[in-house]
Amino acid sequence: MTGAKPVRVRFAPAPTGSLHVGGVRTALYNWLYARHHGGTFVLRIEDTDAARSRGEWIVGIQETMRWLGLDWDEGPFLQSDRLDQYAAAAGRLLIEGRAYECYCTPEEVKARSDAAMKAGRPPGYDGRCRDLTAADRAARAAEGRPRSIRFRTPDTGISRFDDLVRGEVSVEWSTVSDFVIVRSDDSPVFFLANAVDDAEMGITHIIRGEDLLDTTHRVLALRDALGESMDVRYAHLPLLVGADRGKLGKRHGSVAVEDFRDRGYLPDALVNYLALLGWAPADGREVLTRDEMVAEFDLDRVTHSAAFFDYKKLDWLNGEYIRAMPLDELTVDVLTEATARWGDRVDATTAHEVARIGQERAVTITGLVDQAAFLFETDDEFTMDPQDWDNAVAKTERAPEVLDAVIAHLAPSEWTAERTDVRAPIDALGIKVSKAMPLLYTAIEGHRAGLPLFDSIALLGRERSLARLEAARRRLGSAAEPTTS
RNA sequence: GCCCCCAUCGUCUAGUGGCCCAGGACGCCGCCCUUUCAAGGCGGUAACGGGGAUUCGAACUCCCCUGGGGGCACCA
Repeated sequence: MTGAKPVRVRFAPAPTGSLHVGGVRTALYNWLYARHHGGTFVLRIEDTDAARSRGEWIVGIQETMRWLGLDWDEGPFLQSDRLDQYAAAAGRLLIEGRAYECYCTPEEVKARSDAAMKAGRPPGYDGRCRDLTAADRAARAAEGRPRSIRFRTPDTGISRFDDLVRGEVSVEWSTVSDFVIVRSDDSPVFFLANAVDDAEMGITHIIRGEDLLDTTHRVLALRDALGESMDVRYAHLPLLVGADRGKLGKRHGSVAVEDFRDRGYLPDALVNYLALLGWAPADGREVLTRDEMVAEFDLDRVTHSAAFFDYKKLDWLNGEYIRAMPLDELTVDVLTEATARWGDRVDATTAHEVARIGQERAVTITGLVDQAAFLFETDDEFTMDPQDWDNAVAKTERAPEVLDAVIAHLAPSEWTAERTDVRAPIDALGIKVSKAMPLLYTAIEGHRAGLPLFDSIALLGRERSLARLEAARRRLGSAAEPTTS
């Protein structure tokens, strides 16, 4: 253990795309660890790959983290602002012989590596430029060959480190080939920048995905060669996997965090769910506030095996959070989402009513607003789900009579809240109310499952409700004609 | 192919030698409630990958196998 030394952790994403759930989970665990131990959470942007890094992503990553409430204490530090440091480090390694200039092109390296793999030998760089003389180097440079810098890994021995979640991890150096630390355009590679920054920024605990486990030996060796402090602990988190059990990433569908926001998930619910993917509090609770998570979180309870991202459970949790929301807060979310879709047709009073009657069974904000679409759509836009309608018609006995009775019930111009309760006229026909409901839900709201009917009729108003019921009645009239097939 | 990591219900997990013929949650199934239903209540289904070893005793320790995943870039 590192004793009483204050905890300093960092989240260090590459700005090559929007943050996806795996990255957020890593950020979250760092944040939880920092907050639990009263430490410092640093945000560092690893943008040394100029070709793939984009300024807009640097902004986007921060927006996403703010949306999730993952506040950082220092940064964002950009590695592109610190290039001279990496160059100086590489220079030192070169002078001390810990690194060397390599004149092989990436294509050549790959070809030889592939050949080695085919021949059953370990892949990787074959060390061709390891022992070039000054004359050799000058000759290659004169040929106009690109020059990169490679770190010379040990030929023998074993690299070990004690991972906070996995325990001792080791590898034989003979299986690790020399790797590039400076590209031929003089830009630093991940290993170098990472080693330099973690040491210089005084990071005490490096919490990241297991996909980086193998790189740890190289970064640590670099750090050691640089003469930096080796007082740092690593913790490798189990990966998040998609439906095919593969690492969650760009190829596994929509896992960008903005998509969750757009689909109506609450940041607190997403954070809560992500916290549970690879960790569980000792008492087994699953719905936890941030304070509770911070109080309970620690690395010794992080699990070891990859976790499958289960939308069903996220849905359940999101529903729990929606139900726990103050009505006014939910109203704001509904108003915002509905306004984005229907503009000024949406008023605060209606939004409030939608929130009130829909809160109990909502799964997502977007889903709730979807249910309220029938209120904001014009008569032209409104459509009934064809399948729901067909099913409802098929399952409702004497459907035309039911509609006629309900229409007659709602027809009187004196319009009270009680009148929207349409059970009496159906009951008067001797038909089971619950059996007739799907038909009415579909006629009024467009689909079978929706907001409570009576409140919906009241919100829609007498004229529009009657118009929809009459439209349904007309449709029934033609649908009732004998079919030829 | 080589290296590394992992292995409890469909899924997320609890479990650190006896309290486990394995507990919780989501899902699923059934019942109840009920103005449809995606809510709520009650109940149910369902797992320690296989084989050795250690031990009085193994889900928990060790070994082998099998399976899964990750890495093997002038990406991070």
